[in-house]
Amino acid sequence: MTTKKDLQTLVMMASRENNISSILFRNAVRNKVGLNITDSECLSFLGIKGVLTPKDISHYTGLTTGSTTAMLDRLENAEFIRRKPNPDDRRGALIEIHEKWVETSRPLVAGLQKEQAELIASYSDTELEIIADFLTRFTNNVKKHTQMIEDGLI
Amino acid sequence: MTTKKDLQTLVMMASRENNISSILFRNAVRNKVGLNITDSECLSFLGIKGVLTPKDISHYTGLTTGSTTAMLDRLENAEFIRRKPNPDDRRGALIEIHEKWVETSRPLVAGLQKEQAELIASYSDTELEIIADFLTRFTNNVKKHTQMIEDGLI
DNA sequence: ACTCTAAAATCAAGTTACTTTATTTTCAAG
DNA sequence: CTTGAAAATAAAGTAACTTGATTTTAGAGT
Repeated sequence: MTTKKDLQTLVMMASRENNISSILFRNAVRNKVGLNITDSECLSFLGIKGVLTPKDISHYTGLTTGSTTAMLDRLENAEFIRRKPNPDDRRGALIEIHEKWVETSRPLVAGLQKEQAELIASYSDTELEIIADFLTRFTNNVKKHTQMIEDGLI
Repeated sequence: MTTKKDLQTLVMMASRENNISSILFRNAVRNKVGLNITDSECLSFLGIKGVLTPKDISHYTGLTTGSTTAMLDRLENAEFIRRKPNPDDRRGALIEIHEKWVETSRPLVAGLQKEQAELIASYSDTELEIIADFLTRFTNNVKKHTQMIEDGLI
């Protein structure tokens, strides 16, 4: 009983440590490269979401549209992102990562990515299914509550 | 074969999504409460690490010591943190979360925390051990590479 | 005991980034 | 084909960050 409870606490704490560690890693990278925290977050979002509109980016980062424009100017100037015309809406733009950012960040992140891939490869299919299931459900809860806060339901 | 490969990719992507979702959740909370991004990060670090020195905080956030002092002034002024004398070093201080921040953030985070606890409770001991093991190893890799970057080894 | 170097935190001046408000262009509904 | 709203930008003012100097205390060497 106490064992099971401890195990549950362990997973909860491991999950929080995991999130914090990813932030600390990003901070280490950005300090090395000389990026501020929002610019770095923006590149992270683009890295996982792919192409985004400035509107999306201002939503994700919590910046105003004015700040987002200024940030995209900085990142475009550094050749870390690229503005493309949005074929579906001529008012807007589409933002994508520039190859130069991939090249700049690669030496700092490639080693970790390789080790994480090896770690994952060391688990059986059954285990991976459990892990993927857990992460997905956990993330879905987070997304749901994020939406609730944004909608003013909390 | 392709199945196993897909499963590995799925776990890698689920893990990244998990990290991003936690950032988006924090952004939603901080926008609701009116905190800027660094102040919010600082409170997150304090929440998981417990008591920290300003030196620790400037290291974790990547801020200079001057900015850290200003940030702690803001947070102390808002009664979200408390400065305590450091018994081991009279030059320094110890920073801890003020109860007011707990009260302020509780309504926004309590529901999610409850659901995550329920999610975790729905797994068997065997499954939880696999999940905890994975998260711990994954996090340790991240920590290791963070250290390597900070030490200039990358 | 007594220097002396260095570390922790703070402060002040200058720089960078963010918000607010207004403007331009385009979309989409009537 | 007008009209109200949305996407992005721009400019002015505010807030946050960096740099460099200062204060206080630790810890090492004499």
